[in-house]
Amino acid sequence: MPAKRQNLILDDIASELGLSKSTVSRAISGKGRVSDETRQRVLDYAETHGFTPNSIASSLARSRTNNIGVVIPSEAFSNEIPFFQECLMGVCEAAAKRSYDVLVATIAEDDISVLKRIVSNQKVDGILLTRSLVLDYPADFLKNARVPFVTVGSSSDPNIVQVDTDTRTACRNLTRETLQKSKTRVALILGPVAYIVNQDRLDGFTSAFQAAGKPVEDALVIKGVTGGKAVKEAVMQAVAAEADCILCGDDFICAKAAEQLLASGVTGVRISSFYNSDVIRDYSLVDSVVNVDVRSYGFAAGETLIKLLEHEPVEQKTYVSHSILHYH
Amino acid sequence: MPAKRQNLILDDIASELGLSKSTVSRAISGKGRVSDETRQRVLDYAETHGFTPNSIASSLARSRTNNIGVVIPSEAFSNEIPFFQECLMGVCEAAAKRSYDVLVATIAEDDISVLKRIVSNQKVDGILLTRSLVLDYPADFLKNARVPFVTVGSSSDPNIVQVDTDTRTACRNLTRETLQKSKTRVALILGPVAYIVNQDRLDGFTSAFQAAGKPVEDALVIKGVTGGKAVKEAVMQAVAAEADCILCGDDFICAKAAEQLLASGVTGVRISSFYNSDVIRDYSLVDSVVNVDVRSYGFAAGETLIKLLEHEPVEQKTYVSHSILHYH
DNA sequence: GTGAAAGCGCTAACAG
DNA sequence: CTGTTAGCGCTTTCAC
Repeated sequence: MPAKRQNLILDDIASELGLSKSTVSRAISGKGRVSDETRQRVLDYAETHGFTPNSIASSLARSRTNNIGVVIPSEAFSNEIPFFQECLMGVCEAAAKRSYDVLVATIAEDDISVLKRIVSNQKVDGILLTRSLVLDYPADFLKNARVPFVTVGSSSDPNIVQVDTDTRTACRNLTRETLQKSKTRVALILGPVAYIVNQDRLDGFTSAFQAAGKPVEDALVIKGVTGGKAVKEAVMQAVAAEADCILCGDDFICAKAAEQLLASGVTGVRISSFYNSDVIRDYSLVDSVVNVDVRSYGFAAGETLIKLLEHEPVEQKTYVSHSILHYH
Repeated sequence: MPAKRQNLILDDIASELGLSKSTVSRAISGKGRVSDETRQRVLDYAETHGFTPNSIASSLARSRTNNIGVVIPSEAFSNEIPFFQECLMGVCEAAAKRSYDVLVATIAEDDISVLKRIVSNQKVDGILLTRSLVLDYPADFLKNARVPFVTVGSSSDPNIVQVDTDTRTACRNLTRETLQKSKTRVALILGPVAYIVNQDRLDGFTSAFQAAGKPVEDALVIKGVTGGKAVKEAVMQAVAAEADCILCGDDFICAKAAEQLLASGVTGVRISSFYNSDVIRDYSLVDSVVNVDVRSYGFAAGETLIKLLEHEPVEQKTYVSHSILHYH
């Protein structure tokens, strides 16, 4: 005996209950008016017989999938890995909460074919772009394809809905605390200011000095530093300028700076970092770091995207909270 | 002027080319007979006008989604994180290669509601279960729901299609190498033998001894060790039995063992581990570890699942390769 | 080799 | 409040 049809469908319930398909549909989806009694009958039947609507059919009829796509760089460097995974978990949490599912799309720097496929196949209602060094290419593509999307991290394009840490405030706070610890000569080593995030860091740094009524010394602010070698040179420059504390723009700079201080035998100089990560953890020279709960970061991003999809109001830019961790 | 319809559909092409919808469908899907000339005309038109078939509609008609689901524990301890992420990347790669997409389903130990939802909503054609401490619950559910699935890692159920490292061989090789390094008194510290993976480790260990013609000393094989405290006791027991080398069943045991040796000031005892991970990396006492390329592990699992879905023959158990890393 | 027609299972006007 | 009627866009018999 061939199994006829595994799953119950609306028609089955309808004929079983002497109703029309549409009434059953309304009762189950909760949209449209149905008498309380009828609704209850349908719900009871569905419950006891384990009916679940076929989401594919529903998708086709409504032109909505209830899926969101998360774009992740496929060659995430190993010390970036925790970020994307934690972020993804947060997104999943947000999605589950509103009955969405999460599709992952990995992209290589020069290959967004997977992203293109899920978009042109209409497998998702919207996309989450996780921080990537090359945000622009995918973002442009999505804008062009008119697919709703949200970025995790900042974008220079003010029209893009984005979720980010309040880098400026975080850096201001860490700088303020540092100044309060009676550090008199605080240096900053920063990556390229072409990146928005570095501009924000610099802003925060500067404004903390202003608030404290202290001048920023040019010799102590070293910008545009990229690569381990440059960091080490910057460290020696800061030391030469008699810094007693070095603030680092990110975790890489921080790790390299600590390495250099240890290697060169310089003492009396402490370090803090504007971005936390595992690469830092080992160094005894590090005082404080800006720390972000990446999981709730992802959660916020997921929530924002879903709101966008459901036409609920969203901020053009959502800030997620940070904390400052003190190691010593 | 309201945008009529964004995307081209089969009907558009059909009427444009003076064909029927079904012919166009056949030409594009490649299934069914179409004259070469017609096929080419259709393909050309589709190409130049950027037609992509609506996958939802196709899914509804074929009852296949071309999605696979990957189940990941939502509370993955931080040192497990790289595993799942790397594995997921591998799966994505395999999926992309065959035009599948990947849906992630996070589950908590006691809550598989997300998994249940994607299954009952028929959002995926099959499921990949990534190694988890509580594999049985989801696996039972999937068997019951008659959803095709593959596990990453071993299962005690021989009917389940699984992809795994060849633990036995790996451990045998590492043990053999260790014995060859003129270690005379090699100890083993192992977790609970209730886990298949630990049985395999023990097997590999034992068979290397047999091959070398050496007897295994009972005092040097410590099984059923769980928790940091037990590991440390086991280490002292091995030291008391005059071990000059300790093989550890997994990364946790390895890390704790190294800690204990350092703390207790014991010298002359080296360590190797049957499983590699980041938690180990720091210790100077560690000689060699079994290492698995987790990404290709995920790739193999993804490939196996897709083959299963496409009714291609698959091994009931696929082994992925390992290597042995020498730190010192 | 091609076309007509009947679905896949659900949703959404539109009547009543 | 409920039923009828068209679809959503693609696949797939079944004829011709």
